[in-house]
Amino acid sequence: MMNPENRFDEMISALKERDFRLTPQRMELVRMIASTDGHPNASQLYSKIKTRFPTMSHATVYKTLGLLKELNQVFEIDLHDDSHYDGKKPFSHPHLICTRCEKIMDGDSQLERQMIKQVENQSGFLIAESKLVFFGLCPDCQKLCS
Amino acid sequence: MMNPENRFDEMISALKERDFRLTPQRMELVRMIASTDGHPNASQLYSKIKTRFPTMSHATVYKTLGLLKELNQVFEIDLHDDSHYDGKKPFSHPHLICTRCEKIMDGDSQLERQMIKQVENQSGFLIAESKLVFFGLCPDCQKLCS
DNA sequence: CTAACTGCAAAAACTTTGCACTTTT
DNA sequence: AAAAGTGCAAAGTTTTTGCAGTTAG
Repeated sequence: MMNPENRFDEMISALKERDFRLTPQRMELVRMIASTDGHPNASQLYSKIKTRFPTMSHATVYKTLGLLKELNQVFEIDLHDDSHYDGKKPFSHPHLICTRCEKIMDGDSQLERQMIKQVENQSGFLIAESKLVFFGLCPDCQKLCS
Repeated sequence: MMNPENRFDEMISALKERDFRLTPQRMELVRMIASTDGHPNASQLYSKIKTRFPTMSHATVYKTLGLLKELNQVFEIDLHDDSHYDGKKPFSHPHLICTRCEKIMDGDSQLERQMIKQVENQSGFLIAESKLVFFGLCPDCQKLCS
């Protein structure tokens, strides 16, 4: 796992490289998703940033997230009307969501690659993208429920 | 693969068994998803049924689909603001979506079971549900694009 | 200085809900 | 007859867009 500073620098570089401007709002959002261990959604990011930038708008959050996604610097976990974002591992990988404590965990991306290969072999499709989400009980919540 | 008549009967039985009423609207929707080979979404079902039942409403389509989902008679392919429904194989299985012709195909449910086992072993999660969607080019569209 | 960006408010798109009317059982 | 279901229209949610004002480079 890459540390927050490197991830931050990497994302900033990606923006610079394509001549996107480094506005304070963008940098703050980038800082946030580079340092958060969780998988925040747009409104969580909006609320957090708003304490420091009271004029921050939803529009800017969405536009910035869209931009970072296009630059492959963020991976979108597309949950029916509530997307969460992974800025630590900006490549496609499975996610596991605990239905009790709501925690979102990263799955193994190698497993995803294996699965894609098998799907391709079985179907003849040429897979370009995938969305793999598993719902269940995390180890902690299993103990509490047993 | 089960034939349409059996699937229809099965769904109707599931409704009867739980004392849900067999209204003409429900029966028509059930007939539709039992006989369609594709994976229609709510508005496609709505439009088709409306030709036969001019008063058919979105509300009834959504309520009926929700009901069938709860009875495990339909599997929802949850695509960001546009769910499609699989009434032929009402259990969890992967779906492959062609990004060129928009066709939705069924993946192998055994592969899904394998993947769930591996995810459980690696993570300690106890998986109850999963949503696996793959995007890419179907065999037909690959030929056209080569 | 100027092209790019922000942020407000309004629009969009899908889905849900309240409620009066209708229908199944 | 009573409980359940329908359907209209309004509301709800998340995300997008138009545009005037602002700012990074």
